[in-house]
Amino acid sequence: MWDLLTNSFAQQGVILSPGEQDLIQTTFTFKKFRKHQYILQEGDVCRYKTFILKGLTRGYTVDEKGQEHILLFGAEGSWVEDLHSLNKGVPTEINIDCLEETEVLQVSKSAMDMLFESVPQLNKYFRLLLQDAVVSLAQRMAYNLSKPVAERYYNWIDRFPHIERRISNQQIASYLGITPQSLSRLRRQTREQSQSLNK
Amino acid sequence: MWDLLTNSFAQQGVILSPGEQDLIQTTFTFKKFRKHQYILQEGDVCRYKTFILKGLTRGYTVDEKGQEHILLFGAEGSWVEDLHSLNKGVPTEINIDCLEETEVLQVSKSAMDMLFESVPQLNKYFRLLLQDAVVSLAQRMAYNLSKPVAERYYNWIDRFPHIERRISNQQIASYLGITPQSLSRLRRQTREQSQSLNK
DNA sequence: CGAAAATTTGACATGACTCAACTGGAGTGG
DNA sequence: CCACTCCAGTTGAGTCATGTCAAATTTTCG
Repeated sequence: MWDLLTNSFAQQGVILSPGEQDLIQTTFTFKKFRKHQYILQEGDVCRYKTFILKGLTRGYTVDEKGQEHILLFGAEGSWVEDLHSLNKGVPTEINIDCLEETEVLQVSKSAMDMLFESVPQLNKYFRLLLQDAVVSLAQRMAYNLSKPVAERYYNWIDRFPHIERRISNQQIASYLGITPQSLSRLRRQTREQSQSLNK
Repeated sequence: MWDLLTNSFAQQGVILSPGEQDLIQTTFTFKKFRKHQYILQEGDVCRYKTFILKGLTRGYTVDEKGQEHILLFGAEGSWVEDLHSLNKGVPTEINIDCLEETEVLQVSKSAMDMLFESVPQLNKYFRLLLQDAVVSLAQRMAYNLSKPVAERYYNWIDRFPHIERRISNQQIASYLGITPQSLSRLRRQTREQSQSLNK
């Protein structure tokens, strides 16, 4: 149960002593969420950092027309939360819910702050994780600004082949910022092109 | 000259000892860039973290049609670099240049790594800074996905009124992901609306 | 099996882009 | 001091990609 978290630390070059690991394991709490269950709902204050052990989540906003816009997916080994709401204690504007049955570990902000005091190495761990997050977000932003939709789609598939099959096309369309209809047409076009090549 | 940096540390709750401050001040190097001068150019490897003391920079990509797409502006008190290129040592795909005469402090990656060892508090400082960066990027992403262009524009002006006047409209258009023509028409519409209200 | 959801397809509307021309101000040099 | 150039900004006309609305089809799952 703790392997995934320990691995995540190790991947960032952070190795903790048995005592530190114990402390962390007594601080985090395990929780299960059902498919479609909210982990965080618009209007609530985000209280926990959440580490995903198993399952799949999506973070999204809903615009005034009722359209959903997916900000990110979270699979095994990801942290999900609304940092702004968590840090400032203000109501969140996003929703996070589960696309699959999902198992997580959670820590409250105050418990996390204490952990940062007792296990200073965690600062390095999250600094490096956040660097990765910034790199991903910047890359996605660059793509959204400069690349045609088709390229964004196929690039995304290339980068996340393991979760592509677990996510419906309308979810992917929402992530890309287009309608499901447009995505469908886009896929048909590439289908037709590859067929004409095979003739 | 060091006040701005010291303040930035303090804003994140990081207070350094005189010895640590000395170490930092001997590690960073001061540099001036002219207007239009590159700080980082596509194809080069990003070697430095750069802290802006004075001036204004833009980070952008150029697509295959030669169009520029601005990823972020950097004003006084900002850090600019391509984290991906810096960390992995790979050639960057972005350009960073100066919209004004700009003065900066720079540290190489290796020097920075040593600083992280000697001044562990810097982990906390950059962790918190990166959190802010993630929050901003996520907010911008959410807006780009879900809000009409006009709202993105006026929201941006509200958030950065101090730098809006220093940036030409075509730069702003590039940041918003639209053409200068579209921005011009958008501005005219709101002008006309406010005029009809004043009648 | 049958209901609900997802995907696809078609017809049409529309917002943004492209290309081109025009305006007006800043800076330069005769 | 004026003519000239350069560049940002604006405006217009036509095009095109994507969205909207509606319906048909396929898939999923209780």
